[in-house]
Amino acid sequence: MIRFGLCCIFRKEPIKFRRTTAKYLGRFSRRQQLANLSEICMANADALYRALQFCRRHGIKGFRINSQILPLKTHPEIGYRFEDLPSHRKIRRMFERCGTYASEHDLRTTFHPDQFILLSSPDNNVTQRSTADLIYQSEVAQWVNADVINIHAGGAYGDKIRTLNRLRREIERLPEAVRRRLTFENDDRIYTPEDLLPVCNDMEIPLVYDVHHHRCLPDGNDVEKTTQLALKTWNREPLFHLSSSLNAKGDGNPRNHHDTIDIADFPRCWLQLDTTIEVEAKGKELAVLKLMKEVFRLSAEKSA
DNA sequence: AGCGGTCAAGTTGAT
DNA sequence: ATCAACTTGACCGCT
Repeated sequence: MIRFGLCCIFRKEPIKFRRTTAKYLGRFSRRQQLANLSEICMANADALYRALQFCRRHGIKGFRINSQILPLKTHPEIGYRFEDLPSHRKIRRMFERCGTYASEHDLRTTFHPDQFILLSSPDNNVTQRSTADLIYQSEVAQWVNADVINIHAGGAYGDKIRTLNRLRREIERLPEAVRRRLTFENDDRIYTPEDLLPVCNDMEIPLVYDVHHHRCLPDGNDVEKTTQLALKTWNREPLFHLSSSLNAKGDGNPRNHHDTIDIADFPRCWLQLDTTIEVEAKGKELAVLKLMKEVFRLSAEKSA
């Protein structure tokens, strides 16, 4: 069975994750900052629980957690230790409750740190800060039983081979809690599945295969072949990404995501897989539910 | 209450 | 050398 995953937020369902800015918090005393952050983190733990409940009710068995779930956690000025939040014990219990709920109902959760998290940068400060962020996300991942922290390989810095070697060295230095959750995803500008597979295989880091990115930045392998290669990198349930171009035939940027998934973009060779497919579409839960219906129909036709 | 400017972060590529 | 794009909604401050 395919497990479909929703990414981070909702389109219609009134479940919101809160955030704040360093600039805004900067005007308050440290005590007030921490009180404010504590409140936001608690609201986010509560929102996550409600998000998981929504997913369970609707048969959506995967949920990607926003990387700002503890806002500004590693910010150079505003960053804080979790234990410094006034309500940290309660917040932690609330996240652990999410983890229990997810396990009980077979819901899979994942993290996808954003574009600034780079293990391959030649700038040591960048990789240091990135690692700090990965550690924070792995801590929350532990509470909520998330088994994936998925990132991209980063920039080319003029030499992809040298950069990937730097990436390998950086992986070896990661704490175990990060490394056993870490995955790499092919991107739409620089690193193809073919580029990443050697690193993934050697370092035992699974490949999150994004078929839309692969269509934007091909590497000579077709979808079937790459699917098979990606599957082999997984020592747990595989995870793939699916989205549809906003401008399939227009002149806009084809890398942008559409509201929904065009069923024509769903690789037929994925139909029989026991895999999580995270649906990247602006229509969020509406798009996931629509796709689930259409894929179900497709499977029924195929077996009939 | 509603609207618009703003938001931590890095890298690439257009100008 | 500079700067927008990437992607993006939600927050805050002002009206």
